[in-house]
Amino acid sequence: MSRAVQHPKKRGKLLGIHAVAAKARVSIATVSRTINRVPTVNPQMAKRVWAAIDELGYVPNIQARALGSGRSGVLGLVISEITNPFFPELIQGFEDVALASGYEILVSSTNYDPKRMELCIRRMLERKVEGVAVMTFGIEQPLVEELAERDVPLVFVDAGPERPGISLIKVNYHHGVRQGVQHLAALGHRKIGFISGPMHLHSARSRAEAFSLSLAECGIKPRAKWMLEGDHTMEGGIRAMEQILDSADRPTAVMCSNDMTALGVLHKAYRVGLRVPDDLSVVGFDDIHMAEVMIPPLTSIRMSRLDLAQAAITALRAHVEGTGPQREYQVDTRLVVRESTGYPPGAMTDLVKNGKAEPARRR
Amino acid sequence: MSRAVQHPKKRGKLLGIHAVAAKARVSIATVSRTINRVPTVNPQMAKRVWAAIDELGYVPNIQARALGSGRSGVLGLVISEITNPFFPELIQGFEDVALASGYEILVSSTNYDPKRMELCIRRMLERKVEGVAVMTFGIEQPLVEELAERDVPLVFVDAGPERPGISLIKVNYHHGVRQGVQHLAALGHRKIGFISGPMHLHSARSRAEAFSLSLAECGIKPRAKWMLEGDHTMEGGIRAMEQILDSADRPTAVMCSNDMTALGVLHKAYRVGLRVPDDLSVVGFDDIHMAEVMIPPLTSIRMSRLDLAQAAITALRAHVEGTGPQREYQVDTRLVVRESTGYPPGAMTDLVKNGKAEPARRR
DNA sequence: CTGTTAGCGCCTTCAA
DNA sequence: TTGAAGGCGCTAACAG
Repeated sequence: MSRAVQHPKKRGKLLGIHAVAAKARVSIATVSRTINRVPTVNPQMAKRVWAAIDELGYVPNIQARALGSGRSGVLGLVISEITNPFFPELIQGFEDVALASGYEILVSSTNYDPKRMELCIRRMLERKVEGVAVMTFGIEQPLVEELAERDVPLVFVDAGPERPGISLIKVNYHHGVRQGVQHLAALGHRKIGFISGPMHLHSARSRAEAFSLSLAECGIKPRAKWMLEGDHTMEGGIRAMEQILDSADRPTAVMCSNDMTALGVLHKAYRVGLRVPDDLSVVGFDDIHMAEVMIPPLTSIRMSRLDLAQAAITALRAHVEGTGPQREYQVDTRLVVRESTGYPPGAMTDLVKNGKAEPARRR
Repeated sequence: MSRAVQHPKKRGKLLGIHAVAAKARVSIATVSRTINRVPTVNPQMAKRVWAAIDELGYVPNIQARALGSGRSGVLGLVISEITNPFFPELIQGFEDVALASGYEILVSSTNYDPKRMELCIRRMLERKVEGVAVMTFGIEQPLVEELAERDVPLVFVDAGPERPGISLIKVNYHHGVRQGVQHLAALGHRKIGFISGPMHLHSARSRAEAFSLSLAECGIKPRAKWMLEGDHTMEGGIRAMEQILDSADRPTAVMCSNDMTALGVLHKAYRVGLRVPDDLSVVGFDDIHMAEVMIPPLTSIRMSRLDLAQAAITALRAHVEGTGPQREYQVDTRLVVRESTGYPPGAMTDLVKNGKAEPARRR
């Protein structure tokens, strides 16, 4: 018996499934079935139901649905920083793919802050997400504990704990990075530096390792002093570039762990009057949309956001829907050559450089 | 009598408010009160409850809470395009302010696509948001109809329908734009162009009008041929710049309706060998974070994302919480001078400018 | 194939 | 101040 509890939001006519049922002269169960496209509903009734729905402008209450069904239909996406353009592009892809798979997404960023990370986790838990993609390029231990313990399927990039319910997206950094290094080597560069991401991130280390490996493949000896640690921000790129400028023996080309870092490098180079690519070649990583309009347009190693998103959601769905989840999924990278890379300085003239690697004369 | 309905997610021990209540030896009502910080709970019991909560790692189910209380605690944010860096910065601010006010946010982007817009609306409705901030800088009629009809408080930027429940954030474009124009005029520019946003957006028109007005204030006659229509994207900036380059009598300075447009202009200028600011001064709008590292660093008119977010949430809260909602809220803009603006060509020398673009290579 | 009904997990009134 | 109990809007057994 109703006690006429007046809920704050309830004003006048209440627009629930009951109203629809009444208008269509069917039971609420039939309305529910119609909405959820259960095939066994009489087309006649279905039509009446849809008509009623649309006359009343009925919109199902998703929270109630989630409660009743025990399924939220939401996939979480944890990123590190929304203001880094790479992530909005990722979000876009993730959302598109999720939508196409009938899921909604819940995005939360950690901002590299443990407190925010706590919040992220809590949100995912409170909203009962069915799985979460951790795209911070780190392992995020607390996240693993809290979520994995509760059997929330997880997918990480590059590396993650070996546990049931956890999948990995293995990015083939080596492919793109090798192309990049070979590209530089072919232009005549022998003195190539690398500005990494924060080395406590496994993914950042992977990129750095791919670089060292590629260098070795080209017969170039890596120099520790040219391996700088950045932090995947423009400011980090600027700082790293300052270090490069301070050293006596400078590299003729720099590869960066992401495009924001490259942007910082480009900026600093501009500041001190170094021309890119004439005085210094720069290679980015990610190939964000903006790389194309940087000055000069940035040669970058492309990691497809859509591929990442696709892999992540495929992995999550496999767990959620129980369709043969795999431990690993592959994503490739590839070089996109633009104009921030060119011959090393001196390659075009007879200028004798120092005793170090003599740039192969080309053209 | 339980019919032992086995929900898909329920595995073994179920972790609900009941478990906490049992462990703390109180009723679920007391647990609920404790969680919601109702002051009348016995501190003793409260302590027991909190202890139980954290021993069990209990996390309330937010959807159930929303259902029961009739309040979702969610504010919607509709943006046009997440890949435009302005918006992530806005989202950041919006989220911070919302969180501080005890709300969560639900972001959805229209991508300038009516279909996506439909989706946006539906999402907001399904999730029962308590208010939505429409930051697309457009009026978005369907949104108004669907949401306002259902008494969802709305806040628009610059302009919106006159209705109860709808507030406006009035951005004082004129202030910043005037500063920009005065700045250019002070440098000696008399031939100043403007690349607007899509003119069907009221906000874009407002900016263009602020420009024309400011020009007049400085005693400069506006020239229709230098008023180009862009679309707030880099590509649009590039296209507009192409038009400028094609014309015989070119402006010596260009003001843009947003920073992405300016980025396109910078890019195109670079492409054709035009030096900024030596050959052309460029002023942006928004002052996104990246403006600082553009090449050259972009002089821009700052519109604070935090101010916008603050105003939007203040407005929404006033409606939701019924604390004297106002029709309008103010946000100011101001010029930030960097290095993309300088004296017009010829100002420092007696050089006679030729008709074509003289690709004087920088440095 | 349709209707009835018992929850989903929480909030909140009401009585104690 | 606490506990008992009835919804919130929807889903999903179960019976018809």
